[in-house]
Amino acid sequence: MTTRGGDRPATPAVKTRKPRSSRTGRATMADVAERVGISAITVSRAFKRPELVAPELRQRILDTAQSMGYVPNQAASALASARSMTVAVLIPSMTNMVFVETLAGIHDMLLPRGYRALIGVTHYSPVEEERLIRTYLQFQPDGILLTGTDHTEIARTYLSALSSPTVHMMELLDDPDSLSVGCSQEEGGRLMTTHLLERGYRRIGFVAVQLDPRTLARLDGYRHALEEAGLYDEKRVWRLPDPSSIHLGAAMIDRLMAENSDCDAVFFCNDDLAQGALFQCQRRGIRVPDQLAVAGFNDLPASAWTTPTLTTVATPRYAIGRHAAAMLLDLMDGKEPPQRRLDLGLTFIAREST
Amino acid sequence: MTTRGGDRPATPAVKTRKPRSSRTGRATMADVAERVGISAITVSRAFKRPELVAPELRQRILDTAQSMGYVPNQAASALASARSMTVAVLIPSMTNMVFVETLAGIHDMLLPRGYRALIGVTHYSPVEEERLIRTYLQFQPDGILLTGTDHTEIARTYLSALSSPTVHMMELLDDPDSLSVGCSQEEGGRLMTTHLLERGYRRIGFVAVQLDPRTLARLDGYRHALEEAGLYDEKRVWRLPDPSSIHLGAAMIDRLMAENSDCDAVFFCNDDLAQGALFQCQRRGIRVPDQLAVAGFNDLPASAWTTPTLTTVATPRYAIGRHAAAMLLDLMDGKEPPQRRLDLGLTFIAREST
DNA sequence: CAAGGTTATGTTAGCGCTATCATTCGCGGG
DNA sequence: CCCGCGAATGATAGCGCTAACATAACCTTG
Repeated sequence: MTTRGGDRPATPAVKTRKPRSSRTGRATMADVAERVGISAITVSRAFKRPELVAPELRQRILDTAQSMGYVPNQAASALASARSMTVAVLIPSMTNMVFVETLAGIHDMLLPRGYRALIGVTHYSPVEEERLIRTYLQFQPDGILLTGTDHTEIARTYLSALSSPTVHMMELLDDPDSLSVGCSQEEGGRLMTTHLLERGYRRIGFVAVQLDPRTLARLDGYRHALEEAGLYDEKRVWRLPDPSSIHLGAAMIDRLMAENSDCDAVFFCNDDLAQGALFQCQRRGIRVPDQLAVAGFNDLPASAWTTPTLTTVATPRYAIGRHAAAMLLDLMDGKEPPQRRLDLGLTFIAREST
Repeated sequence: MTTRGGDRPATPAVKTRKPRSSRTGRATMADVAERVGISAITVSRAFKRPELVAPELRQRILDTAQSMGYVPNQAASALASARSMTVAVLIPSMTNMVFVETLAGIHDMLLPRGYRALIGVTHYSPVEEERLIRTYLQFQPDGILLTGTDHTEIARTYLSALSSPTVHMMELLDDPDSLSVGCSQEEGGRLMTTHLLERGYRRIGFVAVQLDPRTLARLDGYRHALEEAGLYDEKRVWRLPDPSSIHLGAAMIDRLMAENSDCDAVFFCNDDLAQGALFQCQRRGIRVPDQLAVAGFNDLPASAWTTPTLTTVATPRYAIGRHAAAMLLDLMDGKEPPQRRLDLGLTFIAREST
C-alpha cells in the first residue's frame, strides 16, 4: 500500500479540537483528512492536483469525501489561491436573443475549463454597467467579458486598474491595447443597403431603435451607402429610444402610412421590428416586397418563416461568445491570444421580403 | 469632531509590516484602515453596517476607499461571515424565453437586497442539474431556486443535506415540506382543451415536444378534458423529444397532412410550435381556424401578431420569478413565508386561430 | 457624582483553504 | 554503501475579512 500513515490507529485520539464540521454544518477538508488519516493538504491535492497524489490514496480520499458529503468551499479556495475561477460577463439585455446566444457560446467554452460566468445585465446603460462592474469586482473575477465599447470613464478606470484581462464582444476595437471579438455592424448596414439599391429601391428608409452603439453603426453603414448613391435623405430615418419589439415594428408601419412616407423599402435595425412590420403589412394588405420592401438584421429564428420570409443579415452571435471566451482563457493562462481583434464577419441572407 | 483618533500623527510609522496591498495588487481593508488611521473592523462596518459608524468618519472611510480603488473581497467576506450573498438558480433553457423572463423576475427581486444569482442551465436534464447543483454548492449559496420538481435521487440528497432553503419554480408541489411557486400546467392544458370543445372542435390533436414534466402535465390536462368528453384518441397525440421551435411546428403541419390526420384542431404544447404551424398553414393555404384550429401555450410576444393571431394560455413567468425570489428572501431571513405553495394562476387568451 | 446605559471603536481569533517550504522514503549510480 | 534525486506527503503560515467580545468615551438619572 502506498499510504504511509495508513497503519496508524484509525483515530489519533489526542487532538485538542475536533469540530467535526464547520460552522455551517458542512464537512471541511480537515474533516475528510482526519477520517482518511492524512493531512488536509493532501485532500486539497486530491481535488486540485490529482497527479500529485498516489492513485490509491486519491481514490480513498474521493470516496471518503463523497460519503461525507464534502463539497469544497469555493470562497476559501478563492481566498487562499487568489483565483476565483469566475468570469464576469456583462450583456445589455436578456430578452434580446442575440445576447442569450452569445452567453451560450461563452458557457460552452468556459465550463469545461472550470470557469463560471457571473452574468450581469446592463439594460443598455453604461451607468448600470459601471455599477455592475463595481459589484462584480468584489468577486475578484479572473477575467471580464463586456459587450460593446461604450463604457463610462469610471468604468474604464476600474478596468484599467485591474489586472484581470478584459475582452470586448460584438463591436471591434481599433485600439491595439484592447481585445475584441465581433463583427462590423457598419458593414452590416452597408451590405443590406447596397442589396436594396441593387434591387432597384431608391427611397430606402431606416428605423433605428434602442439607439445603442451597434444600432447607430448600422445606421452609419446605411447612410454611407446611400450617400455614395446620392440617395440619402434624413426624412427617411426614424430614431426611437424604445427597445426593439414586434409591437414597435408593427406600429412603425402604421406611422409610415400615417405620415404618408414615400419609402419603397424600409431597413429595420433589428429582426423583431421587421417581423412586426411584416405582420402589420399583411394585416393592412400592404404587399411586400412590391409595395414596400422590408429588411431586418440579426436573422432571428422566425425570420425564415414569416410571410414573406425576411431578408436579413446573420450575425455570428454564438461564435462571438465562444471566441471571446477562448481569448479570455488564453489571457488568463498568461498566453497572448493569436489575435487581439477578431472579426467573425457577417452573412447576408436574401429572402422574399426584398 | 467625532473622530477620536483623528489627531494622531497621520502615519503611525512604527507598524511592523505594511504590505500596502494584497498579493493581487489590490488594496485591502487593512490598507484603507491604515490610511484613515483606524482599525480594519471599522472599515468593514462602514461598508456593511454603516449605522454603526459616525457619519463623518464613515464618509472619510468611503472617500479614502474610493480614492485607493478599494473593492471588498467577496471571497474573504463569505468565508468569514458564512454568508455568500449568492443564490443558485437552475433553469432548463436559456433559449426558451419563458425562463429568461423568470430570471428577470428573480434578478429584480434579489439585486436590491444585495443577493447575486448564479445561473445554471440544465438543458432539461436532471443529470445535468445534479452536476450543476454539485458545482454550485461549492459557492455555499444562501438559497437555491430550481425549476420543476424532477430531480435525481442524488440531487435530492444534496439538497436535503443542505441547510440552505430551496424553492421550486413553475410547477406546484403537494409535499408540505417543499416550497413552490408556479401554476398548474395541467389546468392550462385542460382550459385550452375545454375552450376548443366549446368552440365545437371534436377531433383535437396535441403536439408534445421536449417531454419535460410541464409539457406532460399539459398533455394530462388535455387528455382528462377529452376523456371526460369521451373524445380522447391516442392517435391524435404526437410526442417528440426534440426541443420546441418554429421549425418543428411547421414540420408538424406537413406531417399531419402527410399522415392524413383527421384533426380539426391542434393544441401545441408551446407557442413557438404553434407559430410555426400558423406560418406553414399560411404557406400551404390551410385556412385557420376554419380548416384547422391552432392553439399554443405561454403567450410569447409574436403570438399576438401572427395571421391569424394565436389563441394561447399566458403563464405568469415574470411573477413566478419574483415571488419565488421573495419566498427565498423570507427563508434566508429566517422567516416563514406566507405560503409554502403559491399558485399564481393562468390567463386564457382567446384569439383568432380557434 | 456613582451606577448603569449607550455609542463608537478596537482586539482577538478564526473562517476553510492553498502556497511554500520542509520532510520522508525509495532508488540508482558511482 | 553513501549521495543525490524525484515522488509522495506534511507543517506552517497566511489569504482578507468578520463574529464576538472588549474597551473607551460620553450620557443619563436619581
